[in-house]
Amino acid sequence: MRKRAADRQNDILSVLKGRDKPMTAYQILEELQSAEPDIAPPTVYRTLSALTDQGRAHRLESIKAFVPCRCAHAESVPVLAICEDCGSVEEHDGSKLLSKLTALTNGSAFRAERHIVEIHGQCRRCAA
Amino acid sequence: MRKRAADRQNDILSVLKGRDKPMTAYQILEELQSAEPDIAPPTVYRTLSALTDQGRAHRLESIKAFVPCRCAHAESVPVLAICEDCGSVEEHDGSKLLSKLTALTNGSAFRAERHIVEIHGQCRRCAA
DNA sequence: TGATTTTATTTTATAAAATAACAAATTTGT
DNA sequence: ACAAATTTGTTATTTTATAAAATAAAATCA
Repeated sequence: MRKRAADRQNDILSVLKGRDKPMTAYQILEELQSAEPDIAPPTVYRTLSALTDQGRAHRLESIKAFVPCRCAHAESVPVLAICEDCGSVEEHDGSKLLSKLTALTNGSAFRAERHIVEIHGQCRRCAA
Repeated sequence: MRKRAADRQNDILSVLKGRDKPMTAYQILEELQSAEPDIAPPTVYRTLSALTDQGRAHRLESIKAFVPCRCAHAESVPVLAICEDCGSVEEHDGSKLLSKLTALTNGSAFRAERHIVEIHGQCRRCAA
């Protein structure tokens, strides 16, 4: 039996939203497999690519994990703050960084297409 | 025969500096092995961790590769612009982003320790 | 100096993350 | 309905990274 891409995307987004911590691709896979045992890694990765392309999910490059987007999808620069103690992630809108980022690369005529901003540190709870 | 950590670090930094493109850990490994055939992955990863901790090299989280630091090591926010066409990387000093970054996380009292800023796009040559 | 402890490094093996390549099904346009 | 194009699923493999055990160097002290 096959599923349409859009349905898979919604499935995976629900899985992500069902947790307050980021999930790795394989954690998502495991959770999907409890309902559909023979889903394989490529399905998960393909679907996650679609979701991140759409801006409905973000990939945390520095920890190889995924979170659902909790801001406006159209936003240009997602800023993801990752707590190294408890693993929680906050999302902020980094639009205001854009002019300074552009200023940095303008000198070399670099044409920016996508900005990745991640912050490692401690959340309020863990810093206390 | 064993080598001291500091020597290894210098070796690997030379390897990195000998290329104008980022290298993966396994590319570095391969190059080291031509001189010392039985070096293994953990040696490379341990040494790279030390180098990145010291700020003498940077890890490009979004492409799982490494570059030597080409700016001042002490600088607080390295900004790495990665050309998706030719793979080259430019490094900029992102200190000027710091106040805006701090402003973003201040609201939630997040205590930032390390900032990761990567830009994907096209370098001048490839954009032309 | 030489025995002993500590620490760092290497080795072996394996785990985790990601993708290539192919097969099968579905959609789309005629 | 049929052929072409596209999407989805499957199998196998590659790439990236680390755990754990073994070994060697350095440090400590009699």
